[in-house]
Amino acid sequence: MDSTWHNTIDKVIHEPARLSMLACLYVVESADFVFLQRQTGLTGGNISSHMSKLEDAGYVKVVKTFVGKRPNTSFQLTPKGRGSLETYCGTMKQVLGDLAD
Amino acid sequence: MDSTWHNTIDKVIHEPARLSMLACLYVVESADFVFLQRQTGLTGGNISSHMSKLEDAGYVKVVKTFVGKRPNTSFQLTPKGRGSLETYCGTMKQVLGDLAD
DNA sequence: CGATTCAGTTTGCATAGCAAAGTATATTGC
DNA sequence: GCAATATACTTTGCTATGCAAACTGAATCG
Repeated sequence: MDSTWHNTIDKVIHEPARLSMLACLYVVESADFVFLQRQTGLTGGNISSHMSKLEDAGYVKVVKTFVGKRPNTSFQLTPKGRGSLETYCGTMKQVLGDLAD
Repeated sequence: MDSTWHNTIDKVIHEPARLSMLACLYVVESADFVFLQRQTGLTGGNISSHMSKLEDAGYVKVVKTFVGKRPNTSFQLTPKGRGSLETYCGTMKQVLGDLAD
């Protein structure tokens, strides 16, 4: 493994709270605000601000609608987000693979 | 995998530059300042400040000596550091294991 | 000696994450 | 019908962080 791999890791993805949300989205394809909040145990504020970052990076698409009369925000991974997550994953697995559990 | 794993990850270790250095130390048992700098491609300033954190956390032991008339600083993982790194590793491998490469 | 190099450390700053407070609408209790 | 609570978020404020650049002190070179 290249010893300078650390320069290549994507900080947007590397943040645990975001990785947590991305891992959810990777599996379920679409999830809404409250679901993610319950699933990850993050506060609403954190979901909100982290999702803005993911949106700015082009990693998630945000869809705002109304369910009944209440607002509903749902998220899904973009192809770009999926690709970047897989790249990140590959790099980290290699790094960690060189170390025992 | 528990969906709130992100609360358990060790931020001291999670930082890529530090993980990079720790990965070196995990393998070689002892390395000096210049070796790590070359190996990781980090600047001297970064090695210095990151190592202070690792030292504060009790993860590395720092030994300052002189080689000839020049100062030489060498580092090695403490048992605590080794343990924490392994825990971190295990958690991350599980998280990443649930995602394809 | 004066300049440069080597081995680190310290400083300055821009960014980041997190909790708490705030906003806006909807619903419930009386 | 209206005050109080709840829901679904967003914004703010603060602290901490990583990084590059500047700095220190000693040693070697010309």
